[in-house]
Amino acid sequence: MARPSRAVISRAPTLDDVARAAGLSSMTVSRALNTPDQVRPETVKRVLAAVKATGYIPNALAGGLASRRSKLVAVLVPHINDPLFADTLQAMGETLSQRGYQMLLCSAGYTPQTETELVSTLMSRRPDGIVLTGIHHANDLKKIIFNASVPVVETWDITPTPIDMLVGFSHEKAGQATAEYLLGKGYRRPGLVWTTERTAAQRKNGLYEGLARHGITDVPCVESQLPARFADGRAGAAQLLETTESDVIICGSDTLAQGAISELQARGLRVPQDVAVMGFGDLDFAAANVPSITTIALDRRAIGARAATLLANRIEGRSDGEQIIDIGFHLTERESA
Amino acid sequence: MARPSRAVISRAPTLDDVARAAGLSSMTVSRALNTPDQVRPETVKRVLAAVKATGYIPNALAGGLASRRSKLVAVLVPHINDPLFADTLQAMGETLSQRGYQMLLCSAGYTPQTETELVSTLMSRRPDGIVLTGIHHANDLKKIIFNASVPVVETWDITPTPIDMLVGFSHEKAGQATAEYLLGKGYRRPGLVWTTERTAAQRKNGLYEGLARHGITDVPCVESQLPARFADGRAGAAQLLETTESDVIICGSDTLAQGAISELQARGLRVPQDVAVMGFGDLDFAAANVPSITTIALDRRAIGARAATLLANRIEGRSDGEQIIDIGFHLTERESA
DNA sequence: TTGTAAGCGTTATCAA
DNA sequence: TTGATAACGCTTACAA
Repeated sequence: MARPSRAVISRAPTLDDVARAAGLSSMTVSRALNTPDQVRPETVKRVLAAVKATGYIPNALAGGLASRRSKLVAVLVPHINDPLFADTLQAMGETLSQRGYQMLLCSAGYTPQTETELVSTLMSRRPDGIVLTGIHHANDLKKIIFNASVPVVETWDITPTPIDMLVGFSHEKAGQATAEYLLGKGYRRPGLVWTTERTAAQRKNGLYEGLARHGITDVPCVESQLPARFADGRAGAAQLLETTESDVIICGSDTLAQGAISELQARGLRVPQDVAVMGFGDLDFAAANVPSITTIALDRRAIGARAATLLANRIEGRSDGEQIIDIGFHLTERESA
Repeated sequence: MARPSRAVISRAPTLDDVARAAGLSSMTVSRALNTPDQVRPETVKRVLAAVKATGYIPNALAGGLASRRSKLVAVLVPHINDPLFADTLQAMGETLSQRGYQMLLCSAGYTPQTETELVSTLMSRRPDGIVLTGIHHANDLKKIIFNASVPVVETWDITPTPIDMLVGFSHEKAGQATAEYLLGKGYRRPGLVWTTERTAAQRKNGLYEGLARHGITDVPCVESQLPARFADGRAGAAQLLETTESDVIICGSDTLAQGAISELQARGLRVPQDVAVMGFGDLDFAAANVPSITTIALDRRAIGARAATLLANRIEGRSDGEQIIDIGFHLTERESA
């Protein structure tokens, strides 16, 4: 049964609807919207008016299918609610958005296993690029990415042999720098409150190496869950105090450090006079804490922004310059150690 | 010119490639992958083998275009790096992932203006659902959503007239509860360290109302930027102490409260004996802080999980039960006030 | 249970 | 500068 002629069209307006409204072909409308330079200014105006009149919103599914460019970037982080990654994500989202890309975000947990499954699912969206956290990935994952030949940026770590591009820094060097700084300050009995995460483990390696070089071994270490919380820092420090006589507590993150400081203060110990505390990450509270937290500062936003830029440039065919970016770190001396 | 038969196919394998490899039609392969119950078990096996052999990864762009279901949920939050939202996002991502949806995440800033633009862009992905933060949205935005007739969940606030579905709680009631609690505790000279965000403003309204009922007006308030940081809490408390004689500092978030407490302690003031401090959000450090922070506890993860469930159910046509969920809040008495 | 045909709403390509 | 036509890779609807 035919509908009455003034029937309301229930489906969303398409390019064809706009074309009809403007008295043009759909191809011209498409050009007016995507490459206005190739269309007469008057025509563009007509199209824009028709777009407004019809309430047209492009269908990126169809567009992506036809053009083989989805304008989508898949981002994998261990945890969205880990404050270390939060600023990176925020900056990445901003930069991607400016460049016309949207962010498909997944939390992958901290195991290569789940990461591979997720990437596989994400690939079905045909993203124009992928952002990975860390440099340790399952071989399956690399194979998938290689077969799809999609640009990748690995972040938050560094290696001379990334899958593709990279923005990060050396966790081992950060660990070593920490060891040297603290030894230079005269601390000799360090204790660790650490997390089980992979990059954290590398920092620990660097740290142990640096300490061992000065004959300090058998360093006690309390491990806590992820993401690291204030309470874990307190508990970790408490546990350390019960079993050892540390003169400095080195923490896997500023959050842990803040908790550790709190625990020490609660026990009437002065920081750093009685026990010093070292953090990692330079989170927003580190500078304002009492005492302020000596830590490894990172430009976390830069990781996100530069990763996004690297990806966007590559996608758009102008990948000039270095594809491995070491954003470095800066040991920031404050009051706590 | 015909290619040699053993030519390497450079493009990604399609359903047709799998079908050819399995000696079946592409439709049967599609069924074997999406609705295996409708296909003979043997056939499914053959398909799965062919999928593995070819390295096939479905094209969700094509699938979404044909089926009109994108399996995508667009999520808008003011800031990704605001710790209040982080747990909500994490839980939402987990639930969506379990239900087979992926999360398109955008930070919208805190203005309805940018939000509308973003939603417009996001709609081009034809998401199956949308998650919004807050209940105050531009009319344009509502129109876009209404025209597209896409399910929406508003979060982190409550109203009897949501656009569609809602998971949140009453900020005004939270403010009132805070006022009543503190008045009951005997505090009479409150000072505020607050943020400029919309829901925070509503809590302030509720708070002022509750205070006014007991004759307390002219409450001093220091406003700080978003997202609220520890340092802002310190600065806010400092400013308050200079100008007034508060017996309790009420903070717009636990982060601010933690900073405020730190500032008071740095000045040799005891919390709560000299000045009390009240927080909001029950962030992970609130219970472990010294002193522990009296705050408004929310099930932030529940907001994310329930919003995701609501959306998934609606999309899948089984939207039973309430569509407006008040997750409530709980004033948690601790040491700081 | 499996297959055929016709879209889904764009863009690439070539022609006018 | 504009238009016609054929993909893009999948699913819906219907047929066998």
